[in-house]
Amino acid sequence: MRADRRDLPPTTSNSLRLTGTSYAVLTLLHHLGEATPYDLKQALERSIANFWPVPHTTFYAEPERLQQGGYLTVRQEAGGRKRKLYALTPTGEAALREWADSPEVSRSQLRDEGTLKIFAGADPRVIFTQQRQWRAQKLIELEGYLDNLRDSEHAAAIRATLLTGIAYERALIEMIDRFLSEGSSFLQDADASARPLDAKG
Amino acid sequence: MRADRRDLPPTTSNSLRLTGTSYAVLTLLHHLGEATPYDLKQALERSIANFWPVPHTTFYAEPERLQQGGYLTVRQEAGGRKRKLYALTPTGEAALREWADSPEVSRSQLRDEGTLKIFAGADPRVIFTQQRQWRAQKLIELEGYLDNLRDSEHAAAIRATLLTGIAYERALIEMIDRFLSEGSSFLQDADASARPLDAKG
DNA sequence: GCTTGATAGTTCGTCCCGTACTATACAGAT
DNA sequence: ATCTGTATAGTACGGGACGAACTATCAAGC
Repeated sequence: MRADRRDLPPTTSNSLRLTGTSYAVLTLLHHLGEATPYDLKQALERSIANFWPVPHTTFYAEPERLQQGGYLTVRQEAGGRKRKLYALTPTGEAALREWADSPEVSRSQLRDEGTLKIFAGADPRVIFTQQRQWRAQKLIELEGYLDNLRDSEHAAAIRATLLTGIAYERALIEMIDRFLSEGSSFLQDADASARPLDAKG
Repeated sequence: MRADRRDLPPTTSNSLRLTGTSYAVLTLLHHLGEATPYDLKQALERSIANFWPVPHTTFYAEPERLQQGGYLTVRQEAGGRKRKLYALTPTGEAALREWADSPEVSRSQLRDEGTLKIFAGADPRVIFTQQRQWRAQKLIELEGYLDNLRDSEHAAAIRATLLTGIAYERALIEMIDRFLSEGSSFLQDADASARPLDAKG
């Protein structure tokens, strides 16, 4: 009989698991200095939300967790909304650096209800038309953030993130336009789309 | 004083919420007829996994839920692994059709730790190089599924899904290659990337 | 009949998300 | 001064989703 996980010693109190979302919070705090959950939410929307969506409620729960793990400090306003102001501790700073400096990343993943509907038999043109609109809209939004980006110590990283998002949206809009002009041949004839690209790496 | 949600009548017993993952399961069963959780997992990997990832454990839990809601039937093998075989009920079939036929879809969303690291200051070249490899690999995988796709009632939808995945990966590989050959100008100079595209719709 | 690797299924804890809700601030109307 | 609407800010909570770790079955080759 093999050892059961319940035979293992209990995990020590402050070893909480750091997820991608944890690092998103740590990075935002690194950029902003001391900040409230609401500040974090705002900053995320203007930078990494396109590649790492975080619902606003998480910005209230997650810093709490991180603070309990010793990665953040808190202090609370006396009056008014009694907002909580979080900031990185040296531990938090170190954890962030260690993660950011290691080259391993988990695989990119996509969640796209439109393609799920195509899989279920929906008309691809309807889905793609909708998506083109959203992507064009998002593209404008990201370009706006880029134009309003102010110089700071971290502007280069934010800029790189925004440029990546812009390139991503453009690439997909191009792809959609190609499909929409090809019409239904996309669906009927697999060989109609030439394959000049394929894998090099 | 406003009405509290606890004043509302309790939700009826079989109104369970159908999520995207629920519809993925329903669609797979529609394609496969009667199937085990393992069958579902396999079929997903060869079709929609690229746009709607589902961990294998979900294929054991989710059909159970759906069956309790009256969307599926179950029967269990007598001996051996006692596998459970699920199939759509008319209710399930109807729910699937209703969903697939309505044009509304939630927004596509991406979860990409690589870009999160770029946001945290990592070198984009390292990240993009890694991603190019994965995408090239995925492209080959998807092309393999397409080549081995057998004719069936539902082949057109599966084909459309695979072609969408292939076009998606190609578009992003092109984008990455463009970046990698441009070198660091991407990072230094926002105007270096011309903008012939932008929003039409 | 044993070993090995592929196939198949389960348990569990926690993360994470969305919905709905509450509360505060402030500007303009009355 | 108070009311009303809107933007800003924060909270509660239930349950879906996820992934690590594990167990079990089967088929093939020796």
